[in-house]
Amino acid sequence: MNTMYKPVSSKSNFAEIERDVLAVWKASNTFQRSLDQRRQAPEFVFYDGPPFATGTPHYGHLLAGTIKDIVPRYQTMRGHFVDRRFGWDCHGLPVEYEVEQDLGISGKTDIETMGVGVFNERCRSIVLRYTREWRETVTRMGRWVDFDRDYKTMEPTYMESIWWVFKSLWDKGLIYEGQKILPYCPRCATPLSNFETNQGYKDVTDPAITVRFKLDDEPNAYVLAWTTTPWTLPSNMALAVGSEIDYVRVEDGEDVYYLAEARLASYYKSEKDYRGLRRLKGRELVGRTYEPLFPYFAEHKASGAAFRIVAADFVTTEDGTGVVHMAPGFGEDDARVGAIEKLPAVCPLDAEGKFTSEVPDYVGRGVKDADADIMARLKREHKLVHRDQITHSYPHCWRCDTALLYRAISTWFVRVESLRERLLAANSQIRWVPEHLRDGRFGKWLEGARDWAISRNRYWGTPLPIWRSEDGSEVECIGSIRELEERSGAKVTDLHKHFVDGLELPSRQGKGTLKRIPEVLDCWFESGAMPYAQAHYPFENKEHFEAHFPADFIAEGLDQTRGWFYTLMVLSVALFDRPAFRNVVVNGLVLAEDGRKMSKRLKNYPDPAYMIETYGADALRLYLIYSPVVRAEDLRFSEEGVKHLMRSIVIPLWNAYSFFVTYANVDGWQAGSAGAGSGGRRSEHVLDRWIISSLETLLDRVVSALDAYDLQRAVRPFVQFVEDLTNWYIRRSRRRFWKSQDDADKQQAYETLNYVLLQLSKVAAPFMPFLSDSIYMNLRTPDMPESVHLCDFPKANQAQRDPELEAEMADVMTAVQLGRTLRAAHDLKVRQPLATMHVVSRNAKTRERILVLRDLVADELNVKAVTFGEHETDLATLKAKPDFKVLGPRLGPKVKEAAKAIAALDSATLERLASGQPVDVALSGGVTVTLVAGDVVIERTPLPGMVVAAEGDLVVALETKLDDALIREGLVREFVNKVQNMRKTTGLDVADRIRVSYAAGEALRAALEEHVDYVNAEILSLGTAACADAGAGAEAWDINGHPCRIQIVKA
RNA sequence: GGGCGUGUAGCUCAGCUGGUUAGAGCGCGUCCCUGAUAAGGACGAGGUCACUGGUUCGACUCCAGUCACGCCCA
Repeated sequence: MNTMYKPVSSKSNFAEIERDVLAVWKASNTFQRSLDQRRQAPEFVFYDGPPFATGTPHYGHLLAGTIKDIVPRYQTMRGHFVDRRFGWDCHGLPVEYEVEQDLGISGKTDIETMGVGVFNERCRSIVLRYTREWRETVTRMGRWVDFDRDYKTMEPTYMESIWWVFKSLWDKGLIYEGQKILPYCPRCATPLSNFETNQGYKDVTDPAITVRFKLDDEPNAYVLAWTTTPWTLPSNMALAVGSEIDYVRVEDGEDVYYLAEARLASYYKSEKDYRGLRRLKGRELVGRTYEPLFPYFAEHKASGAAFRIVAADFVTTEDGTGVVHMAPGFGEDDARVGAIEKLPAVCPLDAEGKFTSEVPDYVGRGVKDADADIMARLKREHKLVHRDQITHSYPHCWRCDTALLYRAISTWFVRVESLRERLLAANSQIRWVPEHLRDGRFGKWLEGARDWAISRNRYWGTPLPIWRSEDGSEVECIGSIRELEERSGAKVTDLHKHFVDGLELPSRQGKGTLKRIPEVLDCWFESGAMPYAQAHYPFENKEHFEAHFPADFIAEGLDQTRGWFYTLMVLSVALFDRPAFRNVVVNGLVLAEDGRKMSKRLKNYPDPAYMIETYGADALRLYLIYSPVVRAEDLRFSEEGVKHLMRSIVIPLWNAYSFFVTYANVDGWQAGSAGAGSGGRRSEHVLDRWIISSLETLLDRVVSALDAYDLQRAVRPFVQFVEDLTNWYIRRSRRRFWKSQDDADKQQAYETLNYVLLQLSKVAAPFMPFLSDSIYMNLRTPDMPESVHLCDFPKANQAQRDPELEAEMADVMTAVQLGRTLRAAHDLKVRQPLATMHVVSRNAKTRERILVLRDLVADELNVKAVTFGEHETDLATLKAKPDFKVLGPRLGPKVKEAAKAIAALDSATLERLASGQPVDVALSGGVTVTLVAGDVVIERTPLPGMVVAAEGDLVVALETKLDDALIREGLVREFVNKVQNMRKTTGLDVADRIRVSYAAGEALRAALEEHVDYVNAEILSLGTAACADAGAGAEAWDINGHPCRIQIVKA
């Protein structure tokens, strides 16, 4: 035997096989070659969303990585060039925070003291420290992505493109500076994005106080208002009421109070505690003025701009007094109503949340810190009427845990609101998977899109390229390094803050020099600019980019709806009025098995490395993909689930492959250079034609699912196919591989299985890149590509599809299953041959289908003959019910009555009906319905006392009477079975020849001697002889009640 | 509080444009098989399709509302 297949164990260690494949890929540079051979092909554009490499990858990354691998592999095999550059998100607060921790410093003052340059360089030095781990894990998962040509958001070319994006938006008038109420971390001295804010909600206890505002126009009369932020009271500018809300005026001793009627009971335990109750609507209070609580902003009192009652729609009576204290510098609702009412928006705080000199009594003190003194003072001045505490959910800085403030912040914005219509139009061109995201979550988000705050008062990020004069009247936006060099006269090598802040531009209007504003960009702006920045567009790659934008495909998690998906869209629409991607697969969250989030602290999930090394990356990939998580639903990750997947796909597939290799090596079978693997030679064998037809059907299904980006649906048909292949095709064909004659039938069996396995390895290649390649590399002939990943994706060969044959086989399987049921029910083991099986169906088509494969049925069920008949009433009674889909529309409300009448029809009538004669059924009211065969569904119930089973339109009966010949054959089969057991337990190879001696009684011996040739052939024996004593090594068996001692020896 | 999604057997999930006995796999029980063995087969138990109402001859499916969970937003 010359070139054999590399032997394959059915007990392989998959992780080890995968590592071997990985080594081959590395040595052969397979990824690069898969790209190179498509270099001239049409491009399929993929964008990789950049992860923050501040930690190591978790299952969410593995999942997204798998999706990002499957689609590009598939498209490559379909004949596209798919460039895949890995990206790293380098900037932003998480990095800064880590550096602060490392250096033991905290806050802006510390950073500026040590120097922004030192700080930023430190950030630069740590940001890529986990890239090695990432690369290892991503590679081990089988993802092919280019790490050598990766992009990093901190590279000068990347940052320069960001400047170009910014300047383009600037030139389009889409950038403006404004005030916005934003969550703000006083420690970090920066506003936070909404996504950041939501990461840090915690329950905290805050003061909840009620204060009284003295009305100007009524003696001793006060309006009561409630707040949980006493420190905002010095900035109070108005009180808000609901126009239609009912308020009351009550007398309490000398004083008069106004509050919402619905809140009265919260302030007065008993009606006796107040007098003179009078009701009024909120609108009646609007316009009245009051005395400020504090003396600080007296000018606004003088002008009449502030300190008055206004109407606002957000006022409720759920808590407080039904009157809202308004500080337009600190609350979003306050600011919105304040803008309408033209209230002054004072915000007497510095960058670190300390009072400025506008509030001289508390200047320099942190606001939370001042709460107590403010309350004490209000109490002293008899302005505090009630003091309480409230426990509520309040946002904290997700990094440093400081309670956030809401305050007006000078911020740079992108005018997203003006882009809304165009965003929606662009969105409608995108295929979202799952579909509902397009008009649902994402579409709704776009409809409500607000202007995007893009500036951060931080250090490690791309600086906003804005320079302006001291008086703010002259502003210039810079869009490239060259432009900056020309205007500043300096050589520019890096765009980070500590390089560009020192550069000054001469004024064009004679206003001295222009200096850069201090802010840096939100890092979401950077990742949203990725399509342009990774290509250093438009400074390089201009033509290529413009010909290949937008991306054909991206994939990220559901959490990116407001993140990357959104920022990509905003920028691409602003720049080019197009979406940035055409197809997007959105994955859901990977949760721990207990349904909670995966938590390192709780250790409620298995370590990814352990999973990969125990079950293999391919199994893990399939498990993740073949789940609802690829449709943006949650997945509860479970080790059991991965095992299950091993059992349903990986192991049976591997066993089929191992089976093939084992026997091909035994027979010295090799694929011929021509035809083999191409399916070119058409086998006559029905099983071969059937499995090949099934394979082509599988191809069709996988292609249609993958073309729709439906990964879960793409995996589903594999399960059925692998089941058919192992449990039917191979099991039914085993004999063809074993048999000793080397005839055409055996050749066809090998060729078919070889072809099926090769094709299957190609279809499976995108999903399970390791094992498929391991199979492929062993089976391929020298004229085929070296790796399965260098192959074309197989196209379904329609000529080899035979739907009729597939239907035939399905009927046969049903007949066999019925036969098995009967044997089990009557305690007739399959090794006992039976004389006859009767297959009865009035459906001629069904009969014909099974007739074609009668030998197969006979063999599978071990019966000597299969007969066919059409008179089902011999074996079963018939019952019918309406086919509601047919009769429902025709009969309408009468269908119920008809159902009863149809159920009452007897077997004879139904048989008449089924044979084509119409049957009349009388309903109430003299109505008669004429039924034809298609109007009803007939169900069969086996007649009692018979060995009969029925399913669908098929009835099967077995003759259970045994004659002597059958009994003798049964003995022989039983004997063979015992010897096979012995071969196996003795550890003989499948091809080893043996000699057998046995000691048995007369009946058994006669049977064996009658069938000795059959026996020898089955057990690969060179001689099977009876003897008086089978010897010391003999094993005792019970052969259907006949004692027997058997000894086998290797020949 | 708003938006989106999810809720089907003990578990993981299918269920097309509404058609009357709601499926699969795992798990469980009984039995069989043992050269596919980290298997395989037969049979069985297990479901008020989250709940309530509506539309319809007919609702897991369509509509309205409620509840629970998740994500996002406030």
